[in-house]
Amino acid sequence: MFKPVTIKDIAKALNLSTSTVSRALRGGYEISEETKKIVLDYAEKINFTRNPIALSLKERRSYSIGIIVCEVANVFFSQAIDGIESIAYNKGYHVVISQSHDQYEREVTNIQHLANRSVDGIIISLAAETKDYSHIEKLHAQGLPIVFFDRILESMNTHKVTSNNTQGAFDATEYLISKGVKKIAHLANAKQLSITEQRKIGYLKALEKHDIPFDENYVKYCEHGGSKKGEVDTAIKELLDLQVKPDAIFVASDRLSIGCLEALKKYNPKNDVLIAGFSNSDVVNLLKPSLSYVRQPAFEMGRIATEMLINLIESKYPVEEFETKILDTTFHINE
Amino acid sequence: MFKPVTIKDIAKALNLSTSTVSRALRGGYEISEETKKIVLDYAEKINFTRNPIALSLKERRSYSIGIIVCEVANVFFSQAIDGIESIAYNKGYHVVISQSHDQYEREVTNIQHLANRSVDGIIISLAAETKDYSHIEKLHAQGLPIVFFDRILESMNTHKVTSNNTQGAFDATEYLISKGVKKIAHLANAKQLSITEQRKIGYLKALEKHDIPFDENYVKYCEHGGSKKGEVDTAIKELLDLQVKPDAIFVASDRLSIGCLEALKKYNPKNDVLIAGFSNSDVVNLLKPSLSYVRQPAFEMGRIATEMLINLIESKYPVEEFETKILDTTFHINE
DNA sequence: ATGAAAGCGCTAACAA
DNA sequence: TTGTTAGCGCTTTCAT
Repeated sequence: MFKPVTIKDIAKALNLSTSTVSRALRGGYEISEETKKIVLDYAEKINFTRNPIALSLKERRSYSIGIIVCEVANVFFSQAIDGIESIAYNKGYHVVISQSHDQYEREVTNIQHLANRSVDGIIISLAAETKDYSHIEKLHAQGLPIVFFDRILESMNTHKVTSNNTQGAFDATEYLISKGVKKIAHLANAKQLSITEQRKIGYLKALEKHDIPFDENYVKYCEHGGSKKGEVDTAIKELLDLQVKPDAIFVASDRLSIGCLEALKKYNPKNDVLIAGFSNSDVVNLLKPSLSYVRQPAFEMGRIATEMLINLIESKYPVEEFETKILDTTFHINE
Repeated sequence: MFKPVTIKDIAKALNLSTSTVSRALRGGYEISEETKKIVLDYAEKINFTRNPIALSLKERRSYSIGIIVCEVANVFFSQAIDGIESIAYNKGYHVVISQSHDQYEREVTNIQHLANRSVDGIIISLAAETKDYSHIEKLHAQGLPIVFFDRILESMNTHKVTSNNTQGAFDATEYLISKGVKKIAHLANAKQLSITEQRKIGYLKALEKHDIPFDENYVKYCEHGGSKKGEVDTAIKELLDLQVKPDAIFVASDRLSIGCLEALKKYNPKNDVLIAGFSNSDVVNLLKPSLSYVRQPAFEMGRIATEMLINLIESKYPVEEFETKILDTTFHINE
């Protein structure tokens, strides 16, 4: 079986005590340069690495961070994960990814799983279904460092990273207006998500600025973030069946965009509905009903969230001051 | 700080020894139902969970498995990861994901990182750049369970999971032929990858079957799997600049497909080149230069690889018999 | 500068 | 049935 070398082996081979070996391997104080070199050379030679599990037990931390997103098969999140990894690995942390699939139950299970002393902190973007936050609040109260990104929990006092959802939504909606449409629907995510509210505000602001009356019937929420079969399909169908059919749709997320385009292809072959929405997809320029889009700096959001988290983890003193970083989105036109 | 309860705390509170508590918590033998109930109830009440790190140290395993893919921002891999997770979590394993970004260096670093006693086994799909396999062979020789999927290492004696790449490539190429084209180029992945060879065989078989002569100039390899800026772009440009321009392209991967379509949009506005290729994208039906595609059962591949790995990990005896599972692909037409 | 020994949380002989 | 103890690999006082 897989039986790695331990410092004990090194100690024996070199006729030293384990503590000497340990000291040589880590710090540098209280040890002669000479012995240190001998140990390091030998360790190098036999390709020794300290057992991180023993280290974790000793230091009471695992040098790993947990991340919870709805799914990795979503470009926004996989880009964010890239950003998270880029920092984490450099600072010696493992990244444990888990997916809520936008389900409350799985979010609870996963966060519990991660928290049981096996991660030093958590970066989370809430599941669409989550309405009760006690599972997170409890862990936070116990001192587990938590950073929110994207879908944040406003009420919790910790670091947060989002993009400027309101501005992004405003840009997209105003772009649609600039194309001459007036009946602009909004395909939104689950109602209770922070991003849903923020994006709706941007949408409303743009309507207001251009004196377009708001019609509540034009807003469709997807309580499962579009992850439930037929959810988006139904929403789009309902929009198209309205007495006064919308001539444009502002879509709140990547996932919803895909469902939206598919549904439109099916139910609106005339292709006379303009679309703009949030998307980080790399194929967005190749899509057929073309889609102008708001892009979030996902990689950067991941980076920042991770820096914040590692700061929390490594802070000697309890952190009292928290910040919320809001990064700019960019808008891209596809005619 | 985050200070969880230990069995010692429970023992003290209940006036028992730690071993009794331990026994109550885990198995069931050698302990009276009565005491057991007391302990379990109390543990339940204070929401106790065993420290997995201490457990790992003791049992010399971490109940986590490492997975190495080129990138998670790739639908094939994120679907495979979903499959991996679905099994792993059910069996009580954590999943640690790391990305090689198709770079040899990163593959070596990551696998080393994972192997240092912090994962019990590894599921890997090789990086496009990897030509030397000693980093993997060494760990395997030391007894670390390894399962390959997708981009496998033929020469290593262990479990492997792939899709039927040859058949998939054959289907795609034959489809193109059925559309009346004869000058079919092939945009391929890095030359040394198993999938590259297998897919090329399928491509050649289809050509042969229909008496179409093979022209080596029609095959372009992307040594970095398309992850290097401009790699695909250049390849497509070269194909289009050939004296006898191809009238169709069989593309070997999702990543390459995207680059291919983008390049074609740029260099071939006439849009007179037919495309078919491997893709697991969920938006493939919405792409503009339309793309008929071979789909791999990514989720299933992930599931199977994980089952194989966990079997290896949990096997009481050294496993000598290994199997290679080849799953069927499906072909989908987009006119 | 080095070694001996205790301890991180848990399990498993071995004793009682 | 329960308790005592040693030990997983490592770090860290405290002696020497």
